[in-house]
Amino acid sequence: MWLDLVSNAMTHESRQGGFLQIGEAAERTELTQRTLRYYEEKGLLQPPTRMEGGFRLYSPADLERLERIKQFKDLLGFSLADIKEMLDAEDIRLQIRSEWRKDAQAAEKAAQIRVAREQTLKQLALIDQKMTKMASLRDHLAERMQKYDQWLLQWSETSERETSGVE
Amino acid sequence: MWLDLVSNAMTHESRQGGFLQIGEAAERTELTQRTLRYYEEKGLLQPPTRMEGGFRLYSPADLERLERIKQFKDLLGFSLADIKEMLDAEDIRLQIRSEWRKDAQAAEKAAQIRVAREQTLKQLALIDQKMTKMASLRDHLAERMQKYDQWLLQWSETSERETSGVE
DNA sequence: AAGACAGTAACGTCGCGTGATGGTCA
DNA sequence: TTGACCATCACGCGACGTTACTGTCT
Repeated sequence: MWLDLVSNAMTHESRQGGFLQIGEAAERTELTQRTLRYYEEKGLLQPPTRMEGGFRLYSPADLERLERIKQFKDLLGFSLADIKEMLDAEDIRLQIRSEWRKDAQAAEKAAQIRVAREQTLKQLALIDQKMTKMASLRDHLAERMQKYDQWLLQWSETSERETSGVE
Repeated sequence: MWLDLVSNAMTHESRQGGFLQIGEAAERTELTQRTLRYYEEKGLLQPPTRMEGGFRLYSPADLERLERIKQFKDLLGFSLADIKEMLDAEDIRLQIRSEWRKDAQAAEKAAQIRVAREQTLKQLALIDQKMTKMASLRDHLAERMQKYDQWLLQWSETSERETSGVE
């Protein structure tokens, strides 16, 4: 169903510098249109710009943000509320970069960076934790695979002896 | 019929043979009572035995099954429907082990083992896929950590020069 | 003008959480 | 009898899926 791969490498980007309507945006992010609207409704995405008729236009930045959301949700199983928190913290980071040196209160911003740093550290710890658990589950399954193979091998030997050449 | 198994003999039934009431079972599996009942309702667990009064009694095997369910759900984010499928396939495996050699149709069972083997292979592939994605996310975050540290380092240097000793 | 694509409700589903109300066990 | 524990409804919520109907774009 969704395996349908679009061979058209040069899909027409809705006119302006990489801005996409909701349909194409949904395809590229592998989310549904409903999901995009829902994320907007929940504040995970700031409302995208619109065409005169009301159609949403998603910027490349929006698409990147959606990819980040997907990663955190699918890989780590975070709730949308959690993700919103984290992204909001990141937005602060971007604000910092743009206003950097325009404002005298650099110290305050360094403090915010430390907050973001702490967030990232926690995320890293969480990932490492998950990865070790997954690795152990992997080992477990691999062991079972071996047993399957042993059983099948044994059976093929005995059945060969018993039926000796008969199919 | 089955109810009489544990009920009349002694006062500490829930300890006998490792059978637990829903409360203790929930604690040990770190799931809620609601969740246990829900899994039963959805067929992920065969209905546990009950005491005369209707209280559920969970066997050690039930607890193991619940642990497996948790792993697949939390680590891999499978839906309960997916997990049910997989566990049903595993049940076939256990049936095979118990009836092994009692039945003449060994060939049929070898075929079922191959099915189980295929399932396990798919699970392994899925895990590997997830783990590589998580690893790349990890790298991404680690890089960002470095940037944070660089910024903080730079800032501490400049602010030292500017404020030169003032606190 | 037509068909693809978009918009907004609004109800359905899944995986439970959270009472409400009442029976069971030590 | 008294709590602690359990049973069964039954409604609620988050994160969407799924119509249903209308408006917009090319």
